[in-house]
Amino acid sequence: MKRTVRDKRGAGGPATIHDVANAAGVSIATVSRVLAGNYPVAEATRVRVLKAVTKLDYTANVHARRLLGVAPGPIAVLLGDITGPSFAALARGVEREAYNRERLCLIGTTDGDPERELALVETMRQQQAAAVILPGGAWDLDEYPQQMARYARSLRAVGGRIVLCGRPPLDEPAPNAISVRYDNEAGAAAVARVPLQAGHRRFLLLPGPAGLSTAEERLAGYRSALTGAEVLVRRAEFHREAAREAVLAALDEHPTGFTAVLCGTDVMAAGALEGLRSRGLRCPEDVSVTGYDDIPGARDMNPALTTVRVPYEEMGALAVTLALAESAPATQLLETRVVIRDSVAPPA
Amino acid sequence: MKRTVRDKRGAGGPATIHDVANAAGVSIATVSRVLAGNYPVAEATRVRVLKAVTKLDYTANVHARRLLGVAPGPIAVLLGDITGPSFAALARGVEREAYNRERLCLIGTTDGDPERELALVETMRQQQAAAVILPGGAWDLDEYPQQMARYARSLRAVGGRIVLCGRPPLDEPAPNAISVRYDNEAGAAAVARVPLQAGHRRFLLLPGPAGLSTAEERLAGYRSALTGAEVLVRRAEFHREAAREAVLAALDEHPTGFTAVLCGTDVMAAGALEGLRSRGLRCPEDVSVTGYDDIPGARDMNPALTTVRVPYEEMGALAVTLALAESAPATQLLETRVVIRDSVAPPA
DNA sequence: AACGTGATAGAAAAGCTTTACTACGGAGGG
DNA sequence: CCCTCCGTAGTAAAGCTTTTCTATCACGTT
Repeated sequence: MKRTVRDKRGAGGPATIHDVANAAGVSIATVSRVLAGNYPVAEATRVRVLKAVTKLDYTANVHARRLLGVAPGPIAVLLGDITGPSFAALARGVEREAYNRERLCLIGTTDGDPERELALVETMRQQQAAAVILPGGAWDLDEYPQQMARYARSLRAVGGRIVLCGRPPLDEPAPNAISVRYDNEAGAAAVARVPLQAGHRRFLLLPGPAGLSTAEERLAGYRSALTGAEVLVRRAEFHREAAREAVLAALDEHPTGFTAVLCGTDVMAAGALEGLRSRGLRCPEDVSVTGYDDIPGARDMNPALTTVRVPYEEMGALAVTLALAESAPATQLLETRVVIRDSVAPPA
Repeated sequence: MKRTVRDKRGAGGPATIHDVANAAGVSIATVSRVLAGNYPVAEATRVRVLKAVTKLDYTANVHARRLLGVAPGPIAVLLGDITGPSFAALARGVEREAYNRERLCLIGTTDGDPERELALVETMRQQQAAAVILPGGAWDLDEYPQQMARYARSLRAVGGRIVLCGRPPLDEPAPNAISVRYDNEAGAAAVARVPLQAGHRRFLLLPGPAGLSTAEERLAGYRSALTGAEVLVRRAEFHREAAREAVLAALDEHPTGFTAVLCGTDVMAAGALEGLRSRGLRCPEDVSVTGYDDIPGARDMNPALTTVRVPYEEMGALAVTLALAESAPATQLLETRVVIRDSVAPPA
């Protein structure tokens, strides 16, 4: 019987397989085999080992296993902001599916900063992530394809995949890049038709910041449904305050220019509603408002918001399913659905 | 010059330090030293190595480093539900601080299931997490201390700490357990005083489920402020629907029993508001309502909700700061603050 | 001229696990 | 009675990095 260097493990780290082997009076190979259960071991030996394992509270060191390529790689998700309800829903889908598949879930937030995103992708490669999931709109349409291709290449070396969620897919698809999207444009067109069919003809559009793919796609959807109608577009960040100020400014410049406001997100709609209210305009009697995303707070707004439901959680789950699948389709499109509440009514 | 087993790294994994050493014509020790910069290396050698590194896109394998104890352990946070706005805020604080300290952030969700929590703590120990952060109320006050002590012990072997966030601290503090809390009771008492001072005397309390520490503490706060007033307590889960039904039931049983509803969370308040509205009761004219947490949607509710602001994000950041500090105080208490909006008015 | 010294670089061990390979005793068959 | 094979268990290598220890060379010193 070989004795290991450290016979009595006192202050030092966790129990190792050596400690268990010593305690049970067997070799480390036998311990490993008992735990794996993939090799015949005499019953008496087995119980002895198992007893030592519980006594020492032993667990195999994941990093050693990972070094051998035995342990599975983690799933990483890079969010703009966990606090955003739609990001959170997506993260939940990712986490749930990762847990089901016994994968660890790594999380990082980029605050919309491309440099930070790059740094995080790099970190995830070091961790040998099996998948890196990138949700949210993409900026800077020029460099974007190269950047994503770079990400994919970087991950390919460690056997990982990159999943674009709600971002434009790569024109020239990398073998390990997957795109999961929802029909942003169709959803926008569908909500736009709600006030349109209620009789509105003059619209204020707050699609979100220029250059962000999500905002552009939603704007395109609004426009396609609203051909012929009078349309006023104002750019504003995806935030409550920005939307409020945009509505106020629009009201100042075109006091009678619109009877309906189509917002790029539900939080923008919240800001728009507040702006309207602060000018004494009631929704939906005076002005109708729609949002996008169907965040949990949408139905508690004043009035309950008519918006577009996006299957964020399903997207997250699907992202990891596809990333881990043997052969995955390079791209997948999910449906959106408009949900009618109380924020749209016929114009006065 | 020693040649490694794998001379041309084709399909196989990422570049190793051996590959770099080969490419630069030096030993692996030299490569390591160039990268670490903690040992003199001739300038010519240095640039040669660096060139090879960029050419091969090399990054040190984290798992090998972790095996040597060189790489720092990750920070883990175990949420009930990422989608909950307060959990999300806390997670954001954790992630931000972890990023600042160049730690990886692991995330897991328990869905309030103790078994799943146990499994996740175990997983995090395997990952040798430097800290495991447990936010949210604690169930089952009987077994709770032992369970937490077990968590702490389990983590101590790998040099990790456990941080209880908004949970009751351990009576007999483990050396590696930290508790970060906010003054739940004082906050509850403070909001309760708002309708009280407005003249209300008959209250409906919906503190949340029995046995959950958060709900119990809030209830205690409500009660302490409301001595002498008429108080009706109804238990309901921390959900919108449960709160709505509870309000409806209370209305049925005691039609004139209360003029103000004090809710355990803001989402419960949303449900309560809907219940009231569905019976034709206006808020705040007929019934006043308060919440707790000050989630982002609170101010967009109808009417904007008077509630208690809890510094969740700061709590998250503080949790990792303390967990990583050399010598941390075992417990820390944060302040809450009531935020007055439009959901409380004098009784009719 | 012999020797110490500083600068630089390589060899090797350690860290923990899995698994292919080797070894050994006993049972069964020729 | 000898050989073979099976059941069981140990040995050692591999996986990748960091760091200690050792080695070499060229100088400067006495």
